[in-house]
Amino acid sequence: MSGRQSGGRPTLEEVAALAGVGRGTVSRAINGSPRVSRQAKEAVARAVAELGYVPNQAARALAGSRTDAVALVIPETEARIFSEPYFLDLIRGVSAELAEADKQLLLTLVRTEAERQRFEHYLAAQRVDGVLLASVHGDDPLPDRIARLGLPVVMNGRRSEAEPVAYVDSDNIGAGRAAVAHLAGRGRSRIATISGPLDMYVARARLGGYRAGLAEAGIKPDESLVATADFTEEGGRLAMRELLERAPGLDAVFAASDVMAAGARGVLREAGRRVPEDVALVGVDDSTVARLMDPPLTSVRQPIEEMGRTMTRLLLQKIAEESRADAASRQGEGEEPRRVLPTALVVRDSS
Amino acid sequence: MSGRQSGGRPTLEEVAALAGVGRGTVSRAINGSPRVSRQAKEAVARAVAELGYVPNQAARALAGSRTDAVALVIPETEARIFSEPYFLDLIRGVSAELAEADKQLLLTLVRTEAERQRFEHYLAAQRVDGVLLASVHGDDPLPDRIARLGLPVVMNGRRSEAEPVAYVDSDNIGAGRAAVAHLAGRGRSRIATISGPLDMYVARARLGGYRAGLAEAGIKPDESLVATADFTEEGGRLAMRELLERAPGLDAVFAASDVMAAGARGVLREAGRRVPEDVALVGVDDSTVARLMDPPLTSVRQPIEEMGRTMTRLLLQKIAEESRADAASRQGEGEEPRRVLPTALVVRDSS
DNA sequence: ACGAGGAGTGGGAGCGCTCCCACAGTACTC
DNA sequence: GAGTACTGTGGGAGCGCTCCCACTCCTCGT
Repeated sequence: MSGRQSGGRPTLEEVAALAGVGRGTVSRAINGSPRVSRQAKEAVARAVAELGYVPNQAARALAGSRTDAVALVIPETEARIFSEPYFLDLIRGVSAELAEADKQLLLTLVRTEAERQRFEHYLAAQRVDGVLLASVHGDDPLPDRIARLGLPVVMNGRRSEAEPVAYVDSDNIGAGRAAVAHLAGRGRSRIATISGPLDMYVARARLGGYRAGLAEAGIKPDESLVATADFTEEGGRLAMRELLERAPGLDAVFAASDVMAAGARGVLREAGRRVPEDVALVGVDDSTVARLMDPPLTSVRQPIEEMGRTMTRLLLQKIAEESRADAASRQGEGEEPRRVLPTALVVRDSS
Repeated sequence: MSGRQSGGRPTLEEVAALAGVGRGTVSRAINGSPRVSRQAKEAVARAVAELGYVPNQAARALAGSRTDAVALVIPETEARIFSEPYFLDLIRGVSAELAEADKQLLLTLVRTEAERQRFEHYLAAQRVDGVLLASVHGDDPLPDRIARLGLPVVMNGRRSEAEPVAYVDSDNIGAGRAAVAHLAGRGRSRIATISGPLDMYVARARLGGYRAGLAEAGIKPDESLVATADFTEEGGRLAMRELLERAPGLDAVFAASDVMAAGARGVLREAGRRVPEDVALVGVDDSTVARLMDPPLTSVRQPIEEMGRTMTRLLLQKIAEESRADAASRQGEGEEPRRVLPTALVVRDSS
């Protein structure tokens, strides 16, 4: 009953002893440093396998000051409003990319202001190497605050046209244009739109795309054909009623989300307008909802999972640069990366 | 330019110096130990505020061997199949409960066998204090393996009637019974069902509930009215076609998920059967899909978010017990907790 | 022949905490 | 008046890593 009782998990030290090398060598071998002889590497590998050694993450983080974890922040309010598959797809992309890089995902749903504060606190506790931010509102100060903390950040979507913080967005303007071009191509000329709340850039961009699309199709814009809602089904319903009242002659509707389109569809049915014969309908998101609607909804697809992947790739890149530059005082600081991914129209029976 | 340059974040030591007390006292004050005088507590609080001190998580984890983080594991394949809002709701519940306890959520989507292995690796790296497991299959060995690692586990759903590992499930048998009782109450007597894959307990339980419901309504069971699918829309479609062929006289269908119900609804329409006049339809999940279907789908609601909360509460409890017992060799080990939460029928126009 | 330089290595010195032991001070008891 | 029992407190000893310096061999060049 002597010596080191292997009560807990094995440590670096024990691996070193078994492999017959020093601690430093084991550390280097495990972290893939080139400064290790083949023999040493093999001896370490054997010892690791035999002991079932796994490096202790806390010790690593403490000594090396990197956590190999990344936070993804999702505002809870948004999570309810947005068509639900959105965030799952995003998470899927982020998770896939992180797994490849052998990093962990810390998911934070932020509900209240108090939780927001607490979240900033966590960041200060150095639990993560970087932050991904989903669906920020126009006036959200969080991105800047995190950046000021010295933590790399990448956002999904942007707060305005000229966003200073790194972001990955989908081509929302293109989405609006594509929808209108499609409707115009089907011979529609009284094309209405149900927009999202205008304090969100995504809503303004889609509306801008709608207007650009009209111009390109040579259709005179008419403000009575523009209604604003809040991305909810109920909002879509209200907006549709308003539109029917203001412009009963409309023959097409571009809704800035599938869920609002679903609301609108209900109102159209109640009003006795057939889809697509009387009114053509196009949404955005290409969600499950779109596929299951009757008739199935034509919708502009965003590459959500791909956005998740791209964000993550950018973030990991920033993290890597940061740790390299580090003492170099980060003079260059470089450009904040921006990516705008293309959208695609998925034509179904509603148009 | 002398003394300690406060280059990085402040440490415990600096707080102690400023407060004029020892390191131990600061640690005790911060962790809410009762063995601290009021004055000391206040001095520490002031110093913490002044310096903006936040404890370093890695150091804490290393010294105290607890991470204040919990992993939630979701098999990726399931995430695609299940009606999507399910996991978001679950995450929401887990996240809310963890936030209250000031713990972090590590989300892991497991795609491949390789990622599974890697995940077990992470567990061994002592990154989390416990594990939540979502939607386990009948023969999944993961729960037992984790338990054997000495980590507390709670599952969402169970693998069989007699599940040895702690779990939180919804009353799937009750769901089936309620659906059938409702349909029978509406005067239907040729009630069919579209079941999930029978290697999943949840599918067997709902099917069992269906049978129990028939018995209670005094309806003779008929195996030609039972079809098995895989929880997908396409599966629901195929199963519905099969049912119409085998039992053209059916007047109601209980689908074990909303998504399958949506598939079935399409087939019914193609076959010229009106819902609910000719065939009444009931699903399970009460998802967005159900609300948006035409007609809106009657569905059995599961308290998903509440399941997430309950799982988390149970897990945190286990973690607390574990750290308390610890040296006590955990002789009692106690009963593994189990919870079965009630479901509720939401009646809409499809029945 | 000898020194310069690189490859490979061992191990000390932390990283910032928690745990725990020792000890001072105060408040009792008999 | 000396013992006993607390409450508070300071600070040493780690936790298991990474970083880095110092050291030993080589292999070259001249």
